[in-house]
Amino acid sequence: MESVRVRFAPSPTGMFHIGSARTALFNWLYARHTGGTFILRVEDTDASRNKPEYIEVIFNGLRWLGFHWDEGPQPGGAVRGDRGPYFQSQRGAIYKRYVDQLLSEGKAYESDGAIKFRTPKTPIVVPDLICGDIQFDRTNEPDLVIQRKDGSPVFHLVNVVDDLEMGITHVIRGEDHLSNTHKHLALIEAFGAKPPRYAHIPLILNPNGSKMSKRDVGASIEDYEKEGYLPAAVRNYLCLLGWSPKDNREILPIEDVIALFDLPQVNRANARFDADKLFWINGEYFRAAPIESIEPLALEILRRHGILGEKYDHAYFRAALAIVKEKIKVGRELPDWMGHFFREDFPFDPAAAKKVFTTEGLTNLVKLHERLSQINPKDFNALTLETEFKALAAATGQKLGALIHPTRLAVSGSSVGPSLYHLLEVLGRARVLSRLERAEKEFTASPGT
RNA sequence: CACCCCAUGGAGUAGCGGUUAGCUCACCUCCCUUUCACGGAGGUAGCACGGGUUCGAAUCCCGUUGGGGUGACCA
Repeated sequence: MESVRVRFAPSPTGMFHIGSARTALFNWLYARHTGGTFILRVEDTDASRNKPEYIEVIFNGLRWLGFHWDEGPQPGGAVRGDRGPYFQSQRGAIYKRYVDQLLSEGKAYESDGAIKFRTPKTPIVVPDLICGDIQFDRTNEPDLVIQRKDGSPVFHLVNVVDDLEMGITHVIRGEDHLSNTHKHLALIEAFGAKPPRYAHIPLILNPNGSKMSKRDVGASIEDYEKEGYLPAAVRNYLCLLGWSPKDNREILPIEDVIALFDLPQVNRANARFDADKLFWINGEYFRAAPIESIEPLALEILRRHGILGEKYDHAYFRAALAIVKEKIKVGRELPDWMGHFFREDFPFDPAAAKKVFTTEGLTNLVKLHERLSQINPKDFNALTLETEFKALAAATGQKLGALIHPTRLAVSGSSVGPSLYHLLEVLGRARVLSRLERAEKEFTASPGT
């Protein structure tokens, strides 16, 4: 039994599209499921559109998503595998050999400086592992240009030649290639070679059903990294677009996907991109993630927003992140939720101030200030604080909320946030007292403004 | 225009001839609760349409409609 060899063959055009990522994912899953080889091949034949630095985008995207490739170019210029070169721009001699073969056998001819392949005009069946057997008529199929006037080979030719040369056993690609596959089969037959198996996966569409292009929101993988999504969450979401574990699970470890994944079970209908669901899945991963695993991501985002500099209180940052991460779903929410931890001049939410910094609210702040200042700094923890709050509420005959809401706003500027007692504990006695004082001063003169 | 693919609530899906059509997101209500989030209990909402086949169809066949793809000296 021959071992599976699959490839991901992107063009370096400047971004890593979510559809490409899903194609890469399914290839990678199939390779891992079968114990086969996952190959990266760079289709950079269109010199006008491809730039060398764009290759880094592909490397980074694959690396971020955790799709390690067994063969192909590596970052830094190294190469793995003995079927290279893996850049089509470096395989000109190989393509020429195949074109010459077709020419010498009369299966191709010159026309206006270009070289055209004589396509068969008889019906053909394209067998597909996902779509089934598909018939194509081909009666009016025009001959196919395989080499341009300038001597460069076109996609259909290089794609087929490389799959043959690299021993690809399964071509797993987007359904947009399904209608072109009969051309590939014709070329392979002309070369007298054995075709790989094909599996065309459904496309990812916009929420409105249109084709997802580069400019559409959510199309770029780099954006997810920037916005603080977790790669495992994005990967998990992508698995669910066109594939299902069939046991009602939504969140599942990639190992389970690898074990369950197979081509015949891939869906045939296009799927629409749903940012809400990705958001939810990310929240599941975010909350379950160990604090250390999201620290770098959080640090990067907070620094990008100018909230943290090179130097910062590591323990304080970590403690703050720990209570915040329970409440949010994606890294991009971090600046809003954590900004106040690192500056004393944070603004107060005006609407919330109007509502809770009333005369009564401010009076409570004063009482609280007095009470909390009695606590020994080393006892300033969530448990003690809860006791104090409850004691004051009981003593003044108020509901706990009457104390909690003004306090939260006073120490964080916001009406939403982590568990208040834990928030106060993380801030520490000194910060809490000074923040209470600041709110008292700023609002006592004109309550509720 | 031609050819190809597809069609379960708003979105992703389970279902593969007999189910009160299941699950997740989103939305709504309630509970929990210091806010938010989580968690819990409910709710709104679906087999595109029309013909067949069959005792019986979301499941099989045909047509229609709708959506997507391909038809490049782009990939």
